[in-house]
Parts: sequence; C-alpha cells; structure tokens
Amino acid sequence: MASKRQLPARKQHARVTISDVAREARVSPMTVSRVINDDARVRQSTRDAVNAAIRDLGYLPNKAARSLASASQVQIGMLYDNPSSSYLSAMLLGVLEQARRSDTQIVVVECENEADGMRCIRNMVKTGIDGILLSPPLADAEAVLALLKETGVQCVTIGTRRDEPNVSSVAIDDFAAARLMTEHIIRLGHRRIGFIKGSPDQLATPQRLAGYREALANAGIDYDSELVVDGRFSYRSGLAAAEELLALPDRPTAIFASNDDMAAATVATAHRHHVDIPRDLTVCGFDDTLLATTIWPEITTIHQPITAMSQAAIDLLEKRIRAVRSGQEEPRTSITLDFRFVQRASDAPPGGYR
Amino acid sequence: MASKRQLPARKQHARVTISDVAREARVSPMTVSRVINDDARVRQSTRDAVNAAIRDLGYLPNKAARSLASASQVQIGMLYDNPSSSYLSAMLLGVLEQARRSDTQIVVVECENEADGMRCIRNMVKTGIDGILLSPPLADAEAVLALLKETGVQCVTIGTRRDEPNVSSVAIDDFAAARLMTEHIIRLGHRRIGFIKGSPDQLATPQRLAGYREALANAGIDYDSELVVDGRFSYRSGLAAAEELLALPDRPTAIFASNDDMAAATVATAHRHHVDIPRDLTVCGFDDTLLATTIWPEITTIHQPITAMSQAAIDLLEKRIRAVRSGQEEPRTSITLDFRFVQRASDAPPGGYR
DNA sequence: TTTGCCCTTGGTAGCGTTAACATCGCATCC
DNA sequence: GGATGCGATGTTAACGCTACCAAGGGCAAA
Repeated sequence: MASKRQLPARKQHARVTISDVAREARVSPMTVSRVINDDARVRQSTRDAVNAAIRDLGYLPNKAARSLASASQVQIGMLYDNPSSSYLSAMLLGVLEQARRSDTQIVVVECENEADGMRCIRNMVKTGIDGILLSPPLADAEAVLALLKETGVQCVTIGTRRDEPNVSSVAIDDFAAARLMTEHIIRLGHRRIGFIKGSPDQLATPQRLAGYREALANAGIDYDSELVVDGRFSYRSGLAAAEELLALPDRPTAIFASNDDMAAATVATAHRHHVDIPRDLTVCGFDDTLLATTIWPEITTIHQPITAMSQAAIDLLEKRIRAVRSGQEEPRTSITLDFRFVQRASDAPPGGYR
Repeated sequence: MASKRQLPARKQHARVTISDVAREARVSPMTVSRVINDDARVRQSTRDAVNAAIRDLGYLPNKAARSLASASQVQIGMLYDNPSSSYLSAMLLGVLEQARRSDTQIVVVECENEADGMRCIRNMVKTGIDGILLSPPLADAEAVLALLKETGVQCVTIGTRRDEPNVSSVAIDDFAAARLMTEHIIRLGHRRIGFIKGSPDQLATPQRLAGYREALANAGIDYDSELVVDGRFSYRSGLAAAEELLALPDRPTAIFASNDDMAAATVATAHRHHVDIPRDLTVCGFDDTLLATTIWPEITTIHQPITAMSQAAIDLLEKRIRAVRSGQEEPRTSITLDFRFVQRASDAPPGGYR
C-alpha cells in the first residue's frame, strides 16, 4: 500500500460529496440538499436530473456533516430490566435500525430494579439526554414515571398503554389479543380452560385476564376462579402454576399462559406428568418470543411485532423531542400496533382423556 | 414555550462547546482537543486545568463534528443467522455500546443462510461498507470467507477462532472450556459421562469434543463412543440426543451438552423419564445463554463473555480499517477472551440410582 | 553567547451539510 | 403597466471539531 503523503491536505478517502453531485447535475449544492431532503419546492425536471446524478456517482450523504449542520442530533436512553432475551434482542434490533436511519444516538442501560432505574434516569438527565425509552416492567413503575414527569424528559413506553402528558406509548391491544386466543381455544371445543396470570405490577396482566374473561362470557362459559392461577411471567412461576392446574380434580383440557415462558413451563410440567401435548392438553402462550419455537412442541401464541414497536417508539420519541425543541406543543400520540395470532403445534381439540 | 425567533442564527440548543471549555481553562480550543484525544504532548498542569473545566461545564464532545473533522467515520455491517436470541441480544448490546464510544455506524442484517449471507455481503460492499462482523454459523462458512477475501473487506468473526489474511477473530478457548467442564464432572465422581455434540459445520464442535476427550484421557477413563451422540445445537436435536443417551442399557450418570439449548432439552427429557436432576442425572451446558437460567433447575455451564467479545470485535475491526486507510499493514491479531465456569443447580455427585 | 532542537501551545483552514436570506423570473391583480 | 406575490434556485455563513503548520520558550550543545 503506497503512502499518499504528497496529497495537499488531509484528504485520503475522497468520497463523493454533495458538490460533486451538484456539479454533475449543473445545479447548486443547496438544490441537491433539497432533493435528498424531500423539500417540495424543487421542479420535477431538476429533481430528476439530481437524482440521476446521485445514482451515477453513487452518492451517499455524510451523516456526520448532516447532523452537524442541522443540529439534529438526538440522544435517547433505553432502559431495560426484565431481560427476557428475545424481547430484548428484538427491541435492540428495532432501535438500532431506527437509529441508523435518523441521527440518533442510543444509550442502552440495564438496571436491576426500580430504584436502580431511577438512578440511571437521573444520571442520563444529567448528561443531557433528550428522551427515554422504557419497556416493562419499568414502564409500569409509577415512581419512575413520576420522576420522568418531574424532570420533563420525553418518554415513550413499549408494551404498556399509557396516556399521560409527557409519556406516549407503543403497544398492542392486550385485551383483544387475549380474547382472540381464548376464542380460538373455545372454538377448538374446550370448555375448561386454565389461565395463568402475569405479574400483578404490570398493566398487561389485568388486560390479558379481562380478554380471557370476556371471551368466556361471550361463549356462555361460567368463569371458574379455580382455573385462574397466579404467575409472575417467569418460567419457574409457570412451573408452579401449571402444577396447580394439573393437580385439579377436574383438570382443564387447555391452559392459556400469559406469556411464552410460563407456557413453556406448562409444557414441561405436563410432560413430567405424562400428559401429551397437544393430545391431552392444549397449551397456548403470549408474546411469540423465541422460546415459543425453541421448545417442542412449538407453542401456539400471540405475536407481538416487537421490532416494529421499538422502531415506532424511537420514531415517536424523536418527533416529540423535535417538537419540543422547535417550541411546539409535544404531540400526545400513542400508537397501537397489530398483533398476530400464530398457530403452531401445541393446540388441538379436547378428547385425549376419553 | 416562547418562540426564539429573535436569535441571530439557527442556534436553539446551545450546548457547551470546545471553545467554552477553552475559554474557561484559558487555553486554545486546540489544546482542549488534544486533552480529550489523549494526545501526549500536553503538560500535566494544562491537562488538569482543562479536565477541570470540562467537568465544571459538563462538556460533552459533539460526535458529529468530531467525525466530520477527522473523517473517521467507519461503517460496519453485522450479519447474523442463528438467532439464538440471548446470544444475539448480548452481541447487540456490545456492538451498540462500542459503536457509541467511537464514530461507528452499525448496520445489522439478518440472513437466512449462507447464500443469503453472501448476497447481503455483496450489497453491503456496494454501499461502501468498511468492515464486516460475523458470528457462527456464518463465521464458519468457507464460501462466505472466500467472498470476503475476494472483495478485500476487513472482517472479524466472533466465537470461532480464525487466523487468515483479512480475517481476525475474537473467541474463547472452546477446547480448554470443555476440558474444564468435563474435569469438573469427573471430580464430582462421574465415570460414565454422556456428550452431545454440536453441528458439524461449526468449528467449535470438534474443539469442544476434543476438550471432553482430553479430560477423560487425563483421568484414565476410556472413551466410549456409545456415550457421544450427535446434536445440532437446537433444542429439538437435544431432545433426540438425550432420549438416545437415556435409553442406553447402562446409562450415563452425567450428560454434557455442547450448548445450553441441548442441555435444557436434556433436562426436559429426563423429567419426562422421571429422572430427577441433579439427583439421578447431572446435566451441564455451554454458553450460559439466558435459557440456562430460565429453566429449572438452572444449568451449570460455561459462560462466554459475549458482550465483551462483540465489543472487542468492533474495536478490532475499527483498528484494522483505520490501519488500512492510513496505508499501514493490517494488524493480524486475534483475541482470546477468558471464559468462566458457572456452577448452578444441575450437577451433583452420582449415586441416585443406588 | 549563539545555534539548534524539542516540547508545548496557538492560529488557520477546512470537513460536508443545511438554515436563513437573497435573487430571479414569471404570472397575477388592480 | 407597474406593483405584488410566489415558486424555484443560488449565496453565505455557520455547525463543532481536528489536521496541519507555525511559533514561542527553554535547554543543551557548540
């Protein structure tokens, strides 16, 4: 590799710049800038010429210059606690992708609990963060939200529907999703359907339960509190919950767990009892984390578009931050994305016991 | 929020800049720049004064300006295939953190298989990527590596030790780790130790097996090929492998699976056979993914510092890219990080059968 | 004492882009 | 017909930082 010391200045790398494109298209750099920023006031013919030049030269805008000139850089902190790994990785993917598109710096911090979360937020605010992204269970911690309101930092939560002054949220409709899943199980022919609840400190928990009850009521099935047991979203809590349900004298023919971890635990417990799935017991989960397809049989579940959710969350956060910066009222929008019912191999009509 | 239209120019945000620090410390901006870049030629007393000013003002360098001025921006593509979610999230965390520190843009792409991976690489090269980060199994695909060599793009692999012209790697010593784990099992008193292999197309597979054999040989235990069964790193393959081992007339008292997914499957299979863990059977895994602590009992395993590995990988990649850019020979370093033996609840001395 | 060199610091000129304002031509209106 | 306005484009001056070169000062060698 020859040295290039004879070059006049620092330039070694020489990518195509906006001026090159401008020269090629016989316009000013400003016009090129307008084209790449989708500014409306450029004549179509000019726009076409510029685009052609961009393509010919293989021009790629320089991010650094862009965000320097437009002072558009945004710093967003993402806090996470519950490292349900697949949830986390899906979120990270979305966040990374979105950050790449805009000029956003993301700082990801794990915190152990609510108190730690508050400490992290204080630190971040001190370093001048513009916004914060929260996922459950932190997104449901009142103290955390109160602190956020106090500091005035913009915030978006994922997976928990909120509607407050400076907190927007991106989530699915947990109620409708749980109802749909329960309806599916009823349609298979089940009447005794067990339900494993999630942690009481998360907003999704009562919503999913309500969806289950609604479907039952609509189908004319009496609610039996014996069939509804506590869980904490963890595998281990699912083990105990499933054990409880399977020990019932008239045991359920189907179990709907509030998340996949507990559904997986139910599958394991059933196997230990030599209860075949799905022949003797239908097991359904929620979230469609990778665990749902890791174990065998693969679990019928509700898919949350987590990557898309985190992308939407970052986008929303940026919009709010920009709005505040330019002195506008922050938009008070929350987004509800569509979930998807995913049928796999863990459900079947009842009848194994006969 | 009052509008600020009376301001002379575009400035709304007014963060502390390098000039503010310079004024505060009564030096030139250049000297401040030297301090924050650890340039050696600054007198200690000056350095201290500048650092004090930085602290007082809460100065944070502007990334965009920095990378614009130094033309240092680097684009790195990260390809992943095997979405063992916890592996992925750990990697992403490391990558994000490292990217934040330096001026590196990361593009993360999932690809389904080898062919798809090659397509992705070609695309990225076309858009002017500077380097590529590969994890298994893509990191073990010869065709992919050949393509990389052909295009001359810098590359670092994670989890697979490589030593080739333009490919460095960051990994742990799989051989030593597997040997250590096997030694641990032997020390517990086991003599019949089952082993579940990984996918044949990954380099780690033979290395882990070799570690197992070495420990056996050192302890004077004959190698019994009956105890070594095939797996493919997936939960489902682990189910079959465990079934095979547990069906043996003289079945093993311990099983060492080449990763946690298969160890978890072994636990599930054992439970189905009413074999208690760890009383009747010791099960050990490898990788320390979140699955290891999700299930019950939690699995004794080998911890790979994946987040640190991906950080090191990005760092290495950047160094190589900068070296090439400035016309130097690319450094041909690979890094081996330390693994950690993690004892949990899935192992015990033999004796349950007596 | 002078010369030369190194150590430390400062000045200048960009890096590639965009905000803000200026300009130009042309159609519209009274 | 000249004022008015608007749509399309150009000009200028940053954005905050660092590469490069120059310069001052101290010290050792001549």
